[in-house]
Amino acid sequence: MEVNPLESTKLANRAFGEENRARLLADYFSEVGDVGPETAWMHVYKLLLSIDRTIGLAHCYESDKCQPGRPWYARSLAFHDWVSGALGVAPSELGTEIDWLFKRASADLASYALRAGHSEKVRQQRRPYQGRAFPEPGDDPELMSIVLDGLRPWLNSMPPATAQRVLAERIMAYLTHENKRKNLIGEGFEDTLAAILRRVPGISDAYTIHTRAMLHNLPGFHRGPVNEKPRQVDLALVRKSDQQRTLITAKWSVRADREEQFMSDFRDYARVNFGGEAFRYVLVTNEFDAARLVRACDRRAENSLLLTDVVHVNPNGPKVAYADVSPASKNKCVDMRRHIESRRLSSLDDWLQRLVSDH
DNA sequence: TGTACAGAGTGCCGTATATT
DNA sequence: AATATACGGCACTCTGTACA
Repeated sequence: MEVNPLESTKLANRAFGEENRARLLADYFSEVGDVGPETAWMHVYKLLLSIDRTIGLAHCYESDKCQPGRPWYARSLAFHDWVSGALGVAPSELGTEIDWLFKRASADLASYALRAGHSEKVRQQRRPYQGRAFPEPGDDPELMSIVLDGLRPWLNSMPPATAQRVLAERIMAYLTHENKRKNLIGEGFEDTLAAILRRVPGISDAYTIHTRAMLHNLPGFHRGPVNEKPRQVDLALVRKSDQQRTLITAKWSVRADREEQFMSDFRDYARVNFGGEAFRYVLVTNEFDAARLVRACDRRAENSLLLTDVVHVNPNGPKVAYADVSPASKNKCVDMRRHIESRRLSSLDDWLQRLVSDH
């Protein structure tokens, strides 16, 4: 396929886009090689787990509920402790081990922005005002006075204006980039799972792996009414031996207002499923809230369970978080434990192993 | 080339529920 | 009944993509 140079630079500018994510994941996994089912969760966390800056701990719940003194602070501490241990690093070093994908994409974004800031176009735009000491992009006197006033006793000279500008830009990038994380984690989670599925020995031999495939391009689904928008599936596996289909919805977290999607998506899928074969419908998630996990496990469509499998990146996380049970959440916690013991709520490890052995 | 749109996660914050 | 905790709706920020 021909790629014209203009087009390819444009694509390269989408730091969080599909192409760059794929490039970054290929880069990460080139050092890893094959992925054993039991290590899959570590790669998910190294790539995607992040530190909640407001508390300095691994992020496992909405930040307002994680503040010191609130119930999820204790759970965040417990999770942080467990996950550092499991990844073999000191709690103080966890931050450097995780969040790989975002750190890399974010660095790419910054360098694209830097390049754009020094482009010929920018020079042209500023040309009419040359020589009039117009503010440079990134100048932020208020921010700099906070920094410099705070450090005044230890400074023996004033940093030059360019150094101040660079510092201000870095601080602003640090603050604003955080908001972009969610844009990466959505499809990034799907891509990460797909990358792992492709590298677990036995799986790609036995299944065709589709990311964000159009539903009607998967075997056994037809296109649906013309006036209806064609449906996409986060992730799908088609077993080569008998064309058994597994539709996967990947959600890093599951908020209540998104839970409804499970049912509506399922109905949309079922409506265009032809032939007698049932498809499998699987949730893969990193949700930590026991109630949300239990609801996903128990949810029914007509007379049977809606989700064939509910898979958690590593259920030990929520288990550890809920180790000291506050009275208010005791029941939910018991239910969650029951689902984990019975494997209704299974680990990524278990699920991958079952895929290998079920081929 | 610019604009609208859909879709992601989740922060904010009022309300409901559970426990004492 | 009072208090602590959980739930849940809305809105926000930001992205990539489709379309005019």
